[in-house]
Amino acid sequence: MNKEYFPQEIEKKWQKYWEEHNTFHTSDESDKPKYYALSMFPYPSGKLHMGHVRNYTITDVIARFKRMQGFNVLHPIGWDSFGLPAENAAMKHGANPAEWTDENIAYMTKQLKMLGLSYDWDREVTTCKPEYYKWTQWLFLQLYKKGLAYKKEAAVNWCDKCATVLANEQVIDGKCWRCDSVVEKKYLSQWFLKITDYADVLLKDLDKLTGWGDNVKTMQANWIGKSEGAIFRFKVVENDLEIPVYTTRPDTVHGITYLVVAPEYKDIEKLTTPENKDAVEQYRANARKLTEIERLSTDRVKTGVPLGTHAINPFTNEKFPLWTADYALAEYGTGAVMAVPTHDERDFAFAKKYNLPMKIVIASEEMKQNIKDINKIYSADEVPLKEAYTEEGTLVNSNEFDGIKNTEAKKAITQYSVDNGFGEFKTQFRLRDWLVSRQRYWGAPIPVVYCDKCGIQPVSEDSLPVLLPEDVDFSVVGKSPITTSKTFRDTICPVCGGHAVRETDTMDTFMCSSWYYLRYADAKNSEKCFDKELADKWLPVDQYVGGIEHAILHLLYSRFFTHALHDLGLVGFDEPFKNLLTQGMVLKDGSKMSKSKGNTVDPDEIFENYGADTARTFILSDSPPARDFDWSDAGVEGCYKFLNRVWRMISANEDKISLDYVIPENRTKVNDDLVRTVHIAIKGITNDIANDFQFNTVISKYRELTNSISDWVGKAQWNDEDKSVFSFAIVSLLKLMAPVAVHLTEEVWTQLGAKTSIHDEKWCEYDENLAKTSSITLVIQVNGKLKDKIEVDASLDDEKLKETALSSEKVKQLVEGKTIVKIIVVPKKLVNIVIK
RNA sequence: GCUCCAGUGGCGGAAUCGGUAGACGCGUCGGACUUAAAAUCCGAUUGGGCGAAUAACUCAGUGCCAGUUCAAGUCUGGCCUGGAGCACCA
Repeated sequence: MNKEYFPQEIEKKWQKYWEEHNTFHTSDESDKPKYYALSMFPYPSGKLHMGHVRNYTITDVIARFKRMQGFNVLHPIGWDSFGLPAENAAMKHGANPAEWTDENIAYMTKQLKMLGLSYDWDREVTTCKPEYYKWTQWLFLQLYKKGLAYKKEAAVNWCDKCATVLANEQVIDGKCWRCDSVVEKKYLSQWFLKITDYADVLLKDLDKLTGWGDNVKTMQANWIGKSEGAIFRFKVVENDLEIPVYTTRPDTVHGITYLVVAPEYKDIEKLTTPENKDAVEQYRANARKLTEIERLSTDRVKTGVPLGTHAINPFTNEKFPLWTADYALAEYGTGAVMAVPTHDERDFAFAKKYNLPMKIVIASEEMKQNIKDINKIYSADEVPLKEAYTEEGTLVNSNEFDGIKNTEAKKAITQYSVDNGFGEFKTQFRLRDWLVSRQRYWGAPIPVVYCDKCGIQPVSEDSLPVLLPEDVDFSVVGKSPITTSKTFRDTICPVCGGHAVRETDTMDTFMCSSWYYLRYADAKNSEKCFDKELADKWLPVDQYVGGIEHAILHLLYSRFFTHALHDLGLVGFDEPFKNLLTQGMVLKDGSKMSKSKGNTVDPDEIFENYGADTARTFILSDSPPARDFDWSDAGVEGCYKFLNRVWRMISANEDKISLDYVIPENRTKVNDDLVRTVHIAIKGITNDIANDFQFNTVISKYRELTNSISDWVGKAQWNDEDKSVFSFAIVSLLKLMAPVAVHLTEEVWTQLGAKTSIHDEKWCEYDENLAKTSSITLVIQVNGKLKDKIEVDASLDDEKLKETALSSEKVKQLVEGKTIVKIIVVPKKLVNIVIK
């Protein structure tokens, strides 16, 4: 064995060996229980960054640990390779995005291998390859057949810079998730997936996901945004239209003094009188011009214009005016809001501004005493309220509902509307359907055609994939490059054989990533999307690891897909990810690593200077996986030193180690202590991994064990007993470190004479009786304060501990002249003497 | 405004059940080895008080204020600060 540790040499050697021997191939056939460990697959952006290193190291250590524990582990990798950066790079260089993508994949593959990750490369998937996107298209058709994919004209989010529409989930604070430019609203005919059909079950089943963090679950719950309320229909006075309104406050219905429809409301023109037409048109035009950010700003002054028409409140037969205002949103509820200014902050502000009347219908006891004319309809100037009253109270001014508590009135009033045929109970979700078409080239083409005669027709399944054309001009501006192809557009109708044109929009890349974890179960299947039996065998994913930034996007879409595929009979389970670990960000000097800030650390440099084992050890060492991780050069150095220490400790004593040692039953105290220390370490490390993968404490326990062994070496006589005990300690240390320092342990293991890989070894077992020290430090407290510590034999019973405590000189001094009220003994730990 | 998470030395962080607060590491300081440096090894390192002392003793201490308990970083209630998510959602 070499005296010094040369990671670069041994890492290359073993990477080559593992690859040649296909060491990490996963068989579908095995008697062992299955375990599916998965990292979120990367976008091939060019180079790995430290976030990748952290993500893949965590999952790799989990996979290796489970393998040693006797599981048949599936640990695959692939590429989320469709998307805009490739297309933008292609535009810049005039090349096809496929080339740029392939180059990046090749480079990043090399890097992943340098990190020593135990992937089964035979299952690699690449979403931009026809053999993959064929099945993305096929799945789209299955959803289409089920009525879950549909096309509609709608106001959609448009990013001008990316020249495409975006899903709601991709708009962050009114800006594009990718390029940060302000998103506009456009009216376009687009493809949607009906995720709203699954809103209820996606919310409800969050409860089943006990292996997910609350942060992600509440984020999803908020996004789905369930609320319970009622729909009331109001008859229009001037014509025979009806306006349905969704409200969560049916209890306030007697207080309506006006009604607002969104500027985009479908019947708005019919609701506008000729005299008001110009003003309304102008208001609508203005509203269209506003950006999402301006419009959604809560501090914006509310504006609106009257339509000139009126509606009737069926509860009171009162007539009230109709307005349009952009604080009503076309996409939520029915696009119309019943306004009760006294009990809603927004309505209050609006009514104040336009001097609309107000009527109090919910009152607290205090209000009832202090407001004399509570039944009056007030003008906005006179109303005896400084702000809307949104607390609980009892109903006033509400006919037969007067005196009922408002919380109870909600149900009673809605029931009344049901009985009289002008309302119903309604559950409303904030979640909108998922817009999946993109006006871009580098994505899976949506497999439908538009026939001159038959209209929208799905492409027949046996003609899939619809291949991306290659005769395209990437230099075009303002339209999708795909539309420049001379061969793509014109085709024949699968129904009538007549002329048809292809859909030129491609799918959102999130569709590709919504099912890739299923494809790994059967990655090479050219006949099917995946075999159901194999999918049911491997899925759900036992441990999914990835960034929190996908809390809603990818994780919600994937859950939707799995539920839909389950209903289609394609899989036998409905939730894809049993346990989810959302890893924190990798920071440098307290802020996120980014090229613009210039605080990035290049993984290649770390591999080169210290080796992958150091990188792996360090990225796990300083913070628990879920927390942010602050990169420090000194920390890397420290881990490198530690690995060197381990190496030297073994290489210097190589001749004393034998792989078939026998630990003697009767051993010296010093040797017994070392044996116990090893068992304690095994127990601690095994538990730390089981308990939310606390790798930071795992690494510190490696160090503690190494320190203990090193101290022991200083005292060793090197007789046969010493050699056995030392061998046991070193072999255990190597196995415990094998999932993390994958190359170093393998090298040392074979240098010590092993014929098989350490990664095929069984995980260390511990003996509960030995996983504790032979003596303990008895803590002695007086009135709960630490007063003394005495080293005692661990076998002493409570009575003996009490005696020992009372015999302490310090205790004797303190107790003198006082009464002992009681003595509490915590077995094998502590004695607390309470005195007065 | 609503929801979730977090707050412990100079720093990252540790502490199954409530039971020695600060494991392990980084940094710093001191020492050994060396002609010297690097590397390596050994020791110290929460703050205050009293000490010549790196001895002994003592007080305080896990964001703040209360509470429960023999005992609180840990449990309960109320705040404060930071981060994240949602938000004119009727």
